[in-house]
Amino acid sequence: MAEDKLPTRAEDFSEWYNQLVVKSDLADYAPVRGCMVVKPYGWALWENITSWLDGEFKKTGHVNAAFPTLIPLSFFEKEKEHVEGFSPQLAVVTIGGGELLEEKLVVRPTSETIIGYMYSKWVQSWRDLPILIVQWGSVMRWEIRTKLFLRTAEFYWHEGHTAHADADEALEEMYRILDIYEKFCLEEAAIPVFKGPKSESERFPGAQITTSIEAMMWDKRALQSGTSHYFGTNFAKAFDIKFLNKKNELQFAETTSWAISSRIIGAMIMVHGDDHGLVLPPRLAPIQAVVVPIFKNDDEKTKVMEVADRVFAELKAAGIRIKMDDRDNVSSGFKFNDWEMRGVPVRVEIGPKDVEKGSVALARRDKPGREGKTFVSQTGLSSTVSLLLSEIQDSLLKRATEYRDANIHEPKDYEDLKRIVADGWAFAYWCESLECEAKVKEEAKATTRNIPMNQPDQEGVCIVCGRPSKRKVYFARAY
RNA sequence: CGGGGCGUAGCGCAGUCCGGCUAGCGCGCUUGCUUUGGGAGCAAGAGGUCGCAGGUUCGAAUCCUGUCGCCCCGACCA
Repeated sequence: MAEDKLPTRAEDFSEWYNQLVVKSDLADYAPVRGCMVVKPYGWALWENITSWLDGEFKKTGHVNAAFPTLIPLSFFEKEKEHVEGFSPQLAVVTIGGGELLEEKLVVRPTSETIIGYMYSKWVQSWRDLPILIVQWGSVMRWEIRTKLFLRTAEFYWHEGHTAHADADEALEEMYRILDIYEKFCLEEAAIPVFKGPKSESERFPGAQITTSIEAMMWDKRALQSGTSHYFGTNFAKAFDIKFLNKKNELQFAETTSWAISSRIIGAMIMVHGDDHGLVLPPRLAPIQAVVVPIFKNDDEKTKVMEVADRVFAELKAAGIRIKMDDRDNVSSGFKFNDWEMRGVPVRVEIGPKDVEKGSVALARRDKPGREGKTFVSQTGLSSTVSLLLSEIQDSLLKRATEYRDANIHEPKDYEDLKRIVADGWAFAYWCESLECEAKVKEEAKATTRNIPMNQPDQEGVCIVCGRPSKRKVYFARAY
């Protein structure tokens, strides 16, 4: 329950986040260190996210399937970079049914290996391709420093795994998914993102190309919010995914994988949230509007509830996800704060004065306090609220985009870059060498985020070493 | 691996040094009455093997021994 005030974001952003996740009723700490319990309110939000993504994947020809949680440890040793990348983070099962296992089993940290193994059995001919499978589930990585939604030992996601007959088709798939992710962030989550390839050192273990979408949080740190990888034939060779092509030649398949996780909820919290609590984008909010009836006695209650019930039914019939807050053990003031903490986009307040005037008070969550409160007619309320919801959706994206853009700067020189990334993002030419990237990481604690796509033809010099460069990259401190 | 801290009600804590009456406090919870347009008040209640095991003692949350778990700092690793 939202009994206490949050620390402000400016006071302690990290503590603000930790308390908000619990107080907004999204999640709770589990008895196992680093694990979280996603509560019904948080899961409802996740379901809205997953059902939109699931719809897009199906529209583009993908199908869902389920692979096992347990993977033979030996599978991880088949791809060199993959095992190096993941072995420190593996949870390993060594005992089953009271007996020591002959082959240790890993609780999946990601499923390329077991899916690759299965694909090798399923793919014989060019006619078997492409395979476009998505798995929805959870994975486990033994993280040292955890934070609810952002980095937990177990987290929820979808992982797409596709196999194709040639590189062009696999690359096209990687970018197709990246576009879906971008569309999701912009249109659903109201989070502006940059999409593009990651640097070599920031690639997924085993990938030839890793692309990402990158978002700026309120504290100006970057959060990788989704990834789409092209493996070339790396995993096909490790797992022997081969087929006979149209020319009757044996050939390795080209594979991809991609994911958005429950971490995206952390992104929404840190992009839109304010000092009063969560601010959810209307398109994903489990509750889009809440009705709060206000009365002093039974006589008023009867009159107010009559209107409140009618309003509730009307909004519900209009397809708005609506909740009636008829709790009688807490005050109206408590309810206002409570729903603000939970990020509900619109609050409909109905009191005795409204019953008289035929009005209701509408409070929009993105503008807290008096500024966001208006009195409107009960007549045509469902369309008023629908309009307001879409206005809030647009305004959240606009606000987040302006904030982000105001905090990205183009450094004049290397010293300038160091200054900028201390409190913002730097956008600069980079020669794409590992040395220059490592230098920035060491000296400025900032990593390259990605090289945004669709850059114009241009010539410049690397911000670090001064060598000629054609593409700019974002540098930022990241989560 | 080294150093430090903490385990007492759902949550946050006091009490432990210096053993002693029925183990307290705040929040939350239950019930009732009054309240409700920006985080209500009063009253009466419920809730505890004091992390676990053993020991000392007439008597242990408190002293001793062992043990488990968690947190912080450093080192190591990336």
